[in-house]
Amino acid sequence: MSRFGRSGPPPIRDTYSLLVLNITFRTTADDLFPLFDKYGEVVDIYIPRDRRTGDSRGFAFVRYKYEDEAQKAVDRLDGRLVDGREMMVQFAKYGPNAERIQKGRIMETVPKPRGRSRSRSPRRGYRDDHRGRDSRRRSRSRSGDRYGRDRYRERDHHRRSRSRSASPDDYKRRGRDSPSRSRSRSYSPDDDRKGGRDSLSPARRSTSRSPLKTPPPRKTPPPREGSPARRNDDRSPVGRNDDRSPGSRSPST
DNA sequence: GTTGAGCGTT
Repeated sequence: MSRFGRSGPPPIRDTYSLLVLNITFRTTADDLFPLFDKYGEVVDIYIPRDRRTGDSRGFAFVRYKYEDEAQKAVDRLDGRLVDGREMMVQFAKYGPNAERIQKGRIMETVPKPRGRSRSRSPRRGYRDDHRGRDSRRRSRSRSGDRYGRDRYRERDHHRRSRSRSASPDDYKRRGRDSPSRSRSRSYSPDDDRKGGRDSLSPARRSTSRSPLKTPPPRKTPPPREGSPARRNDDRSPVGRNDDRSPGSRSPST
């Protein structure tokens, strides 16, 4: 998908994955390809995207054919201004070449770029020194993202629950997720809703929930009905007029 | 229309 004309990385024998960070959310593989291709042979470029929105996540993976080229690109493109933003280039942690990195072969080149790439922001170093890399998480700082993911899970959960009343698979899954939640919270609205509904009398809960769940969502009558009504109203005067018309009364009188 | 410090396949 993010490749530039190819489908899948099957032809890749041993490539070095570079992680490009700090790139704009609008940067595409095509934009990075010429930049990286200039310093070495780029085998493939992949930009993870959000599955919900489909937008770029702000980083990309560039696969080089040779390590020296990759290192050169890291040294050259790291801190390069792209689309008005400095992108950071570093070796990816995971990938087909991850094993080599663990061997310590590339290790010599890993810590190097870090020292010179501090030009972006001193806070990073401070934070990095304080918390370390363990603190980093996959979740983006994007506000609402966490909610979105949580909501997504809830949706899935509900979908399953609704789809199947009770399934061993569900129970198993729930049990696995349960510890995570139970530790965080003794009770969960989801469970309460599902369990409480069948267990305790719904009337009581319904009453307490009524005020909250009974907002005046009812809006004014639909315009469709208004249309005929208006016509009726319009016709009304005619009828009245007709009814009132002297001709009607005339015969009577 | 936004954000941010982040490691991956549609």
